[in-house]
Amino acid sequence: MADENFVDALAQLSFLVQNALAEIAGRHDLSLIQTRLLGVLRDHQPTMQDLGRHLGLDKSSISGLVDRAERRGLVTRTPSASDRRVVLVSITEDGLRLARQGAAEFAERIESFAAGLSEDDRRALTVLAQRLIPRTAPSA
Amino acid sequence: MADENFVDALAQLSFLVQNALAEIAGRHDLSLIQTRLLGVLRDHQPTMQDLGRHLGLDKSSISGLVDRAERRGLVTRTPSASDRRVVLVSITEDGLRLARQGAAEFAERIESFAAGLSEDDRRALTVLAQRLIPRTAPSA
DNA sequence: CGAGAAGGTACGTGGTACAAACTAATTAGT
DNA sequence: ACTAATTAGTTTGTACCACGTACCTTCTCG
Repeated sequence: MADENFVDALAQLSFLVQNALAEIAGRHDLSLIQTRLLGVLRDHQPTMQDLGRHLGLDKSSISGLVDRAERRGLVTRTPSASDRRVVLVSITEDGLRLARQGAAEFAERIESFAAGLSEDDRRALTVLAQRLIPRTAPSA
Repeated sequence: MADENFVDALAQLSFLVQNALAEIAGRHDLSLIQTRLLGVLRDHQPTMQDLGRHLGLDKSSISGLVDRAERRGLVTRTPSASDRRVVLVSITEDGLRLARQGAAEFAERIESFAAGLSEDDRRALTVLAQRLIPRTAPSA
Protein backbone atom coordinates (compact mmCIF):
# COMPACT_ATOMS: atom_id res chain seq x y z
CA MET A 1 0.00 0.00 0.00
CA ALA A 2 1.20 3.46 -0.82
CA ASP A 3 -0.81 4.49 2.23
CA GLU A 4 1.96 3.38 4.49
CA ASN A 5 2.81 7.00 5.19
CA PHE A 6 -0.71 7.78 6.17
CA VAL A 7 -0.91 4.96 8.68
CA ASP A 8 2.56 5.75 9.97
CA ALA A 9 1.83 9.42 10.42
CA LEU A 10 -1.29 8.70 12.41
CA ALA A 11 0.52 6.17 14.57
CA GLN A 12 3.35 8.54 15.32
CA LEU A 13 0.98 11.38 16.00
CA SER A 14 -0.93 9.23 18.45
CA PHE A 15 2.26 8.38 20.30
CA LEU A 16 3.23 12.00 20.37
CA VAL A 17 -0.06 13.02 21.94
CA GLN A 18 -0.20 10.12 24.36
CA ASN A 19 3.35 10.66 25.49
CA ALA A 20 2.62 14.31 26.13
CA LEU A 21 -0.42 13.29 28.11
CA ALA A 22 1.48 10.72 30.11
CA GLU A 23 4.32 13.10 30.79
CA ILE A 24 2.04 15.83 32.05
CA ALA A 25 0.08 13.36 34.14
CA GLY A 26 3.31 12.06 35.62
CA ARG A 27 4.31 15.58 36.60
CA HIS A 28 1.33 15.55 38.96
CA ASP A 29 1.96 11.96 40.02
CA LEU A 30 -0.96 10.71 38.02
CA SER A 31 -1.10 7.88 35.56
CA LEU A 32 -2.80 8.21 32.22
CA ILE A 33 -5.77 6.21 33.37
CA GLN A 34 -6.17 8.27 36.52
CA THR A 35 -6.14 11.39 34.40
CA ARG A 36 -8.86 9.95 32.25
CA LEU A 37 -10.80 9.07 35.37
CA LEU A 38 -10.66 12.66 36.58
CA GLY A 39 -11.55 13.84 33.10
CA VAL A 40 -14.71 11.77 33.07
CA LEU A 41 -15.65 12.84 36.58
CA ARG A 42 -15.35 16.48 35.64
CA ASP A 43 -18.67 16.25 33.86
CA HIS A 44 -20.35 13.22 35.41
CA GLN A 45 -21.11 11.48 38.67
CA PRO A 46 -21.25 7.93 37.38
CA THR A 47 -21.66 4.57 39.03
CA MET A 48 -18.74 2.20 39.11
CA GLN A 49 -20.23 0.34 36.24
CA ASP A 50 -20.72 3.50 34.19
CA LEU A 51 -17.07 4.25 34.75
CA GLY A 52 -16.16 0.82 33.50
CA ARG A 53 -18.04 1.46 30.32
CA HIS A 54 -16.59 4.92 29.81
CA LEU A 55 -13.04 3.75 30.34
CA GLY A 56 -13.40 0.32 28.82
CA LEU A 57 -12.39 -1.47 32.00
CA ASP A 58 -13.66 -4.37 34.04
CA LYS A 59 -15.53 -3.49 37.21
CA SER A 60 -12.81 -5.01 39.34
CA SER A 61 -10.28 -2.71 37.68
CA ILE A 62 -12.47 0.26 38.46
CA SER A 63 -12.62 -0.72 42.12
CA GLY A 64 -8.86 -0.52 42.44
CA LEU A 65 -8.59 2.63 40.37
CA VAL A 66 -11.16 4.43 42.50
CA ASP A 67 -9.56 3.02 45.65
CA ARG A 68 -6.24 4.60 44.84
CA ALA A 69 -7.76 7.89 43.74
CA GLU A 70 -9.89 7.99 46.85
CA ARG A 71 -6.90 7.32 49.06
CA ARG A 72 -5.32 10.41 47.56
CA GLY A 73 -8.40 12.49 48.15
CA LEU A 74 -9.14 13.09 44.48
CA VAL A 75 -12.42 11.25 44.40
CA THR A 76 -15.19 10.18 46.75
CA ARG A 77 -17.67 7.32 46.86
CA THR A 78 -21.28 8.07 47.73
CA PRO A 79 -23.98 5.46 48.18
CA SER A 80 -26.89 5.89 45.81
CA ALA A 81 -30.16 6.79 47.43
CA SER A 82 -32.28 4.87 44.97
CA ASP A 83 -30.36 1.60 44.81
CA ARG A 84 -28.34 0.51 47.76
CA ARG A 85 -26.14 -1.72 45.65
CA VAL A 86 -24.88 1.25 43.69
CA VAL A 87 -21.95 3.53 44.42
CA LEU A 88 -21.65 6.97 42.85
CA VAL A 89 -18.22 8.37 42.23
CA SER A 90 -17.57 12.11 42.37
CA ILE A 91 -14.53 14.28 41.99
CA THR A 92 -13.31 16.33 44.93
CA GLU A 93 -12.11 19.91 44.94
CA ASP A 94 -8.53 18.68 44.88
CA GLY A 95 -9.28 16.35 42.02
CA LEU A 96 -11.01 19.05 40.08
CA ARG A 97 -8.12 21.44 40.51
CA LEU A 98 -5.71 18.78 39.30
CA ALA A 99 -7.90 17.93 36.33
CA ARG A 100 -8.17 21.54 35.28
CA GLN A 101 -4.51 22.24 35.60
CA GLY A 102 -3.59 19.08 33.73
CA ALA A 103 -5.97 19.94 30.94
CA ALA A 104 -4.49 23.42 30.66
CA GLU A 105 -0.96 22.07 30.51
CA PHE A 106 -1.97 19.52 27.95
CA ALA A 107 -3.58 22.13 25.74
CA GLU A 108 -0.49 24.27 26.03
CA ARG A 109 1.71 21.37 25.05
CA ILE A 110 -0.36 20.52 22.02
CA GLU A 111 -0.31 24.14 21.01
CA SER A 112 3.44 24.11 21.21
CA PHE A 113 3.58 21.18 18.81
CA ALA A 114 1.27 23.05 16.49
CA ALA A 115 3.31 26.22 16.61
CA GLY A 116 4.21 25.87 12.95
CA LEU A 117 0.62 25.49 11.79
CA SER A 118 -1.47 28.35 10.55
CA GLU A 119 -4.98 28.95 11.72
CA ASP A 120 -6.26 27.38 8.53
CA ASP A 121 -4.03 24.35 8.96
CA ARG A 122 -5.39 23.78 12.44
CA ARG A 123 -8.93 24.04 11.30
CA ALA A 124 -8.23 21.59 8.51
CA LEU A 125 -6.53 19.15 10.83
CA THR A 126 -9.36 19.43 13.33
CA VAL A 127 -11.96 18.69 10.70
CA LEU A 128 -10.04 15.76 9.26
CA ALA A 129 -9.43 14.29 12.70
CA GLN A 130 -13.09 14.62 13.59
CA ARG A 131 -14.04 12.80 10.45
CA LEU A 132 -11.96 9.85 11.56
CA ILE A 133 -13.48 9.71 15.00
CA PRO A 134 -16.57 7.54 15.36
CA ARG A 135 -19.31 8.74 17.66
CA THR A 136 -18.12 6.83 20.75
CA ALA A 137 -14.42 7.51 20.93
CA PRO A 138 -13.21 7.77 24.52
CA SER A 139 -12.21 11.21 25.71
CA ALA A 140 -9.45 12.35 28.02
CA MET B 1 -8.90 29.42 23.67
CA ALA B 2 -11.10 28.77 20.69
CA ASP B 3 -8.58 26.03 19.96
CA GLU B 4 -10.28 23.72 22.37
CA ASN B 5 -11.68 21.74 19.47
CA PHE B 6 -8.27 21.34 17.96
CA VAL B 7 -6.76 19.94 21.14
CA ASP B 8 -9.80 17.77 21.73
CA ALA B 9 -9.78 16.35 18.24
CA LEU B 10 -6.13 15.40 18.51
CA ALA B 11 -6.65 13.82 21.91
CA GLN B 12 -9.59 11.77 20.72
CA LEU B 13 -7.79 10.74 17.59
CA SER B 14 -4.84 9.58 19.62
CA PHE B 15 -7.08 7.44 21.81
CA LEU B 16 -8.74 6.02 18.75
CA VAL B 17 -5.45 4.96 17.25
CA GLN B 18 -3.98 3.69 20.49
CA ASN B 19 -7.07 1.69 21.32
CA ALA B 20 -7.00 0.11 17.91
CA LEU B 21 -3.37 -0.74 18.43
CA ALA B 22 -3.98 -2.17 21.87
CA GLU B 23 -6.93 -4.19 20.69
CA ILE B 24 -5.03 -5.72 17.82
CA ALA B 25 -2.04 -6.43 20.01
CA GLY B 26 -4.30 -8.09 22.55
CA ARG B 27 -5.69 -10.34 19.87
CA HIS B 28 -2.20 -11.84 19.60
CA ASP B 29 -1.67 -11.80 23.35
CA LEU B 30 0.70 -8.91 23.10
CA SER B 31 0.69 -5.71 25.05
CA LEU B 32 1.16 -2.37 23.41
CA ILE B 33 4.69 -2.08 24.62
CA GLN B 34 5.59 -5.56 23.41
CA THR B 35 4.21 -4.65 20.02
CA ARG B 36 6.38 -1.58 19.96
CA LEU B 37 9.33 -3.70 20.95
CA LEU B 38 8.78 -6.01 18.00
CA GLY B 39 8.25 -2.99 15.76
CA VAL B 40 11.61 -1.56 16.68
CA LEU B 41 13.34 -4.93 16.28
CA ARG B 42 11.96 -5.32 12.81
CA ASP B 43 14.50 -2.83 11.53
CA HIS B 44 17.22 -2.86 14.16
CA GLN B 45 19.33 -5.10 16.31
CA PRO B 46 19.84 -2.73 19.21
CA THR B 47 21.51 -3.04 22.57
CA MET B 48 19.38 -3.01 25.68
CA GLN B 49 20.27 0.58 26.20
CA ASP B 50 19.32 1.53 22.64
CA LEU B 51 15.98 -0.07 23.25
CA GLY B 52 15.53 1.96 26.38
CA ARG B 53 16.12 5.12 24.42
CA HIS B 54 13.83 4.12 21.57
CA LEU B 55 11.00 3.17 23.88
CA GLY B 56 11.64 5.78 26.54
CA LEU B 57 12.05 3.21 29.30
CA ASP B 58 14.49 2.58 32.08
CA LYS B 59 17.03 -0.15 31.48
CA SER B 60 15.52 -2.24 34.24
CA SER B 61 12.17 -2.07 32.50
CA ILE B 62 13.80 -3.23 29.29
CA SER B 63 15.33 -6.21 31.07
CA GLY B 64 11.92 -7.46 32.11
CA LEU B 65 10.33 -6.68 28.78
CA VAL B 66 12.96 -8.61 26.87
CA ASP B 67 12.82 -11.40 29.45
CA ARG B 68 9.15 -11.97 28.84
CA ALA B 69 9.43 -11.69 25.09
CA GLU B 70 12.37 -14.06 25.08
CA ARG B 71 10.46 -16.57 27.17
CA ARG B 72 7.82 -16.55 24.47
CA GLY B 73 10.36 -17.07 21.75
CA LEU B 74 9.76 -13.74 20.06
CA VAL B 75 13.18 -12.31 20.71
CA THR B 76 16.73 -13.45 21.42
CA ARG B 77 19.69 -12.03 23.28
CA THR B 78 23.11 -12.20 21.69
CA PRO B 79 26.33 -11.11 23.32
CA SER B 80 28.15 -8.41 21.43
CA ALA B 81 31.50 -9.37 19.97
CA SER B 82 33.08 -5.98 20.42
CA ASP B 83 32.00 -5.22 23.98
CA ARG B 84 31.36 -8.05 26.34
CA ARG B 85 29.13 -5.94 28.57
CA VAL B 86 26.68 -5.40 25.77
CA VAL B 87 23.70 -7.52 24.79
CA LEU B 88 22.16 -7.30 21.35
CA VAL B 89 18.48 -8.02 20.98
CA SER B 90 17.08 -9.54 17.80
CA ILE B 91 13.69 -10.62 16.66
CA THR B 92 13.02 -14.27 15.89
CA GLU B 93 11.10 -15.72 12.99
CA ASP B 94 8.06 -16.08 15.20
CA GLY B 95 8.38 -12.54 16.40
CA LEU B 96 8.77 -11.24 12.90
CA ARG B 97 5.70 -13.05 11.72
CA LEU B 98 3.70 -11.62 14.59
CA ALA B 99 5.00 -8.13 13.95
CA ARG B 100 4.14 -8.27 10.28
CA GLN B 101 0.69 -9.60 10.84
CA GLY B 102 -0.03 -7.07 13.54
CA ALA B 103 1.17 -4.25 11.34
CA ALA B 104 -1.05 -5.43 8.51
CA GLU B 105 -4.08 -5.62 10.76
CA PHE B 106 -3.32 -2.23 12.17
CA ALA B 107 -3.05 -0.66 8.74
CA GLU B 108 -6.29 -2.28 7.76
CA ARG B 109 -8.00 -0.94 10.84
CA ILE B 110 -6.76 2.58 10.26
CA GLU B 111 -7.89 2.37 6.67
CA SER B 112 -11.32 1.39 7.84
CA PHE B 113 -11.50 4.48 9.99
CA ALA B 114 -10.42 6.54 7.03
CA ALA B 115 -12.95 5.00 4.70
CA GLY B 116 -14.77 8.30 4.39
CA LEU B 117 -11.68 10.24 3.40
CA SER B 118 -10.72 10.93 -0.17
CA GLU B 119 -7.23 10.42 -1.45
CA ASP B 120 -6.63 14.14 -1.17
CA ASP B 121 -7.93 14.21 2.39
CA ARG B 122 -5.54 11.49 3.39
CA ARG B 123 -2.63 13.22 1.82
CA ALA B 124 -3.57 16.42 3.58
CA LEU B 125 -3.93 14.68 6.92
CA THR B 126 -0.64 12.89 6.45
CA VAL B 127 1.17 16.13 5.72
CA LEU B 128 -0.39 17.95 8.63
CA ALA B 129 0.36 15.13 11.02
CA GLN B 130 3.95 14.97 9.86
CA ARG B 131 4.32 18.67 10.47
CA LEU B 132 3.34 18.13 14.10
CA ILE B 133 5.78 15.30 14.63
CA PRO B 134 9.26 16.29 15.69
CA ARG B 135 12.01 14.31 14.06
CA THR B 136 12.49 11.99 17.04
CA ALA B 137 8.96 10.84 17.80
CA PRO B 138 8.76 7.20 18.84
CA SER B 139 7.45 4.80 16.23
CA ALA B 140 5.27 1.73 16.50
C1' DC C 1 -41.09 -15.78 49.45
C1' DG C 2 -37.45 -17.78 46.70
C1' DA C 3 -34.41 -17.89 42.50
C1' DG C 4 -31.70 -15.48 39.85
C1' DA C 5 -29.70 -11.13 38.16
C1' DA C 6 -26.99 -7.00 39.04
C1' DG C 7 -23.56 -3.86 41.50
C1' DG C 8 -19.37 -3.91 44.06
C1' DT C 9 -15.47 -5.79 46.55
C1' DA C 10 -11.55 -9.01 47.67
C1' DC C 11 -8.01 -11.79 46.14
C1' DG C 12 -4.67 -13.95 43.16
C1' DT C 13 -1.89 -13.58 38.85
C1' DG C 14 0.83 -11.33 35.58
C1' DG C 15 2.54 -7.32 32.92
C1' DT C 16 4.56 -2.64 33.36
C1' DA C 17 7.58 0.95 35.34
C1' DC C 18 10.87 2.86 38.39
C1' DA C 19 14.74 3.31 41.74
C1' DA C 20 18.53 1.40 44.15
C1' DA C 21 21.99 -2.01 44.84
C1' DC C 22 24.99 -5.07 42.55
C1' DT C 23 28.29 -7.49 39.01
C1' DA C 24 31.19 -7.42 35.18
C1' DA C 25 33.63 -5.06 31.58
C1' DT C 26 35.60 -0.94 29.65
C1' DT C 27 37.79 3.51 29.68
C1' DA C 28 40.25 7.52 31.86
C1' DG C 29 43.69 9.57 34.54
C1' DT C 30 47.89 9.81 36.28
C1' DA D 1 50.35 -0.09 33.93
C1' DC D 2 47.28 0.25 37.55
C1' DT D 3 43.76 2.18 39.99
C1' DA D 4 39.43 5.01 39.69
C1' DA D 5 35.46 6.15 37.49
C1' DT D 6 32.04 4.95 34.03
C1' DT D 7 29.05 2.07 31.50
C1' DA D 8 25.94 -2.13 30.41
C1' DG D 9 22.85 -5.13 32.27
C1' DT D 10 20.52 -7.74 35.89
C1' DT D 11 18.20 -8.24 40.26
C1' DT D 12 15.21 -6.92 43.88
C1' DG D 13 11.60 -4.33 46.06
C1' DT D 14 7.57 -1.35 45.47
C1' DA D 15 3.54 0.40 43.25
C1' DC D 16 0.16 0.56 39.62
C1' DC D 17 -2.82 -1.50 36.23
C1' DA D 18 -5.87 -5.05 34.27
C1' DC D 19 -8.19 -9.28 34.35
C1' DG D 20 -10.84 -13.39 36.07
C1' DT D 21 -12.94 -15.64 39.86
C1' DA D 22 -15.27 -16.02 43.97
C1' DC D 23 -18.16 -13.78 47.08
C1' DC D 24 -21.64 -10.63 49.43
C1' DT D 25 -25.45 -7.67 49.26
C1' DT D 26 -29.40 -5.81 47.19
C1' DC D 27 -33.01 -5.83 43.65
C1' DT D 28 -36.40 -7.84 40.67
C1' DC D 29 -39.51 -10.94 39.05
C1' DG D 30 -42.41 -14.86 39.06
